[in-house]
Amino acid sequence: MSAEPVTGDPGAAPRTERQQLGDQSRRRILDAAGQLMAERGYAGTSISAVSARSGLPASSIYWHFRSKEGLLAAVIEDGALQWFAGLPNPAELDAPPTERLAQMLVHVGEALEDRPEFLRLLLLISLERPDESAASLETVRRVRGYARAGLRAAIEAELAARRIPADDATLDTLARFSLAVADAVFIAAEIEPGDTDIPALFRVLAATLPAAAEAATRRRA
Amino acid sequence: MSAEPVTGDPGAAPRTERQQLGDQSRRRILDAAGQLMAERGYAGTSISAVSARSGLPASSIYWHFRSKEGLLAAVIEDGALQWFAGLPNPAELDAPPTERLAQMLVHVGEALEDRPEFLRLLLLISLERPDESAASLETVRRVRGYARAGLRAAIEAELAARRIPADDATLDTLARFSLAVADAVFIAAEIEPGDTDIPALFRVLAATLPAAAEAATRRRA
DNA sequence: CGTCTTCTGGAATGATCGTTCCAGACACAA
DNA sequence: TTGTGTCTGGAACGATCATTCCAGAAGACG
Repeated sequence: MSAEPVTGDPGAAPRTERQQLGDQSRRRILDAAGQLMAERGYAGTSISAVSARSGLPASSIYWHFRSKEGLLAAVIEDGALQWFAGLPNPAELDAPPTERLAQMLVHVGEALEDRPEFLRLLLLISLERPDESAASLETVRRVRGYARAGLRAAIEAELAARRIPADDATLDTLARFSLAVADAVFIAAEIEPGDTDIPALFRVLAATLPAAAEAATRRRA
Repeated sequence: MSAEPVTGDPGAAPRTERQQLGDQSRRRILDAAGQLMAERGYAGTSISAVSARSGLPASSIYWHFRSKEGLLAAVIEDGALQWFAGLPNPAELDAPPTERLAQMLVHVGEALEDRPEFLRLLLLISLERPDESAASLETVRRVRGYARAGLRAAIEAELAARRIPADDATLDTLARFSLAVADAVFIAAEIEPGDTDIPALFRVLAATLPAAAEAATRRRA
């Protein structure tokens, strides 16, 4: 039986020289596909284009990934891993408590500027493939769930430091709002590059959240 | 010579019965193409799919529109026209000055819920087709320019009513921020429908802008 | 009536799509 | 050495792609 390398993770098995070469090919395919899909969407990216950019024949793509759909899932999974790995650990920030949120948002903004491909891919996939049964949408949701949880924790800490009370529902809404703003700022920058000041928009967000929390709490009372 | 109906506007010429039938076909094609492109993106929408949904043969599509690209441009143009026409005229709102902005945002939110197809198409096209020379991107920018101008006027009026000073640059940033939030809320609703409370997020935005304006002005001083 | 314009129907084009097949190249274990 | 699993190269498949062509239906106009 052949070795089904079509699975997502290479596992922890010892790798022969030949297999390591295959791993490199797999990576080149992932990178090429990630770039292309982020540029032109899923439907707009052909296997032959991935083949051309990666320098590997179509048969290699199909040996490493089950299908075009499987390739997409792997690209999303891999992209998320890399993107989050590039963010600094929020627990290690040495800023005073009332500035941690702002600092974290700055880091997110920088990541958006430095490595926009992944978020672009995520948004494109979310909008382009609303098939109920698409497994990739599930991956997208999971990735966004992580991001939302991180934002929520940062917001909670910030509000606590400022002695602003906030119940769970309010925190949830604020985290969703912040994630939405991150999407939005990114999109604005995509549509009108050079005309969009990403840090400025993130500063607006940071300046804004405490007041929003107070307003929400007041409304709830 | 044949009559080149491939142009966007039917003009003001008197229409014969045969021509009116053609106009109906044109509309059916535009509607079908708009739906499909909003669902699956430009690359994901085939002429044969448009033909199937509209009930007209491919040759009719090519008679009414120069090419697939031309069809896209017409769809965007037409969609923008319809979408803005569905919004109430801000000058006619009868709310007190300090609530006009909130009311306007509510209307925008409702429009997003009622007729999401157009914004979905706009975002999809913006992200999917980053070709420098794409004429459709120009249309997208123009449409967003209108929206931004409307938001800016509403924000300016709101701040004046609240006696919060704001210079041009601040107003511009706030308008961009608000437009971005509108995008974002829409996207969040697309990705996690039923899990996203659109009015709540728009209330956060409305509650947020005066504080943001004050913060921005303070920073600039 | 016949001619013109407008629009539709359907077949056809070559290109490209996703996917498969299979012969080999190459590193390992025996 | 002789397999055996791992991966690549390239040709090939039918399906579908955007687009074109042309015959003809049918109202308009004389």
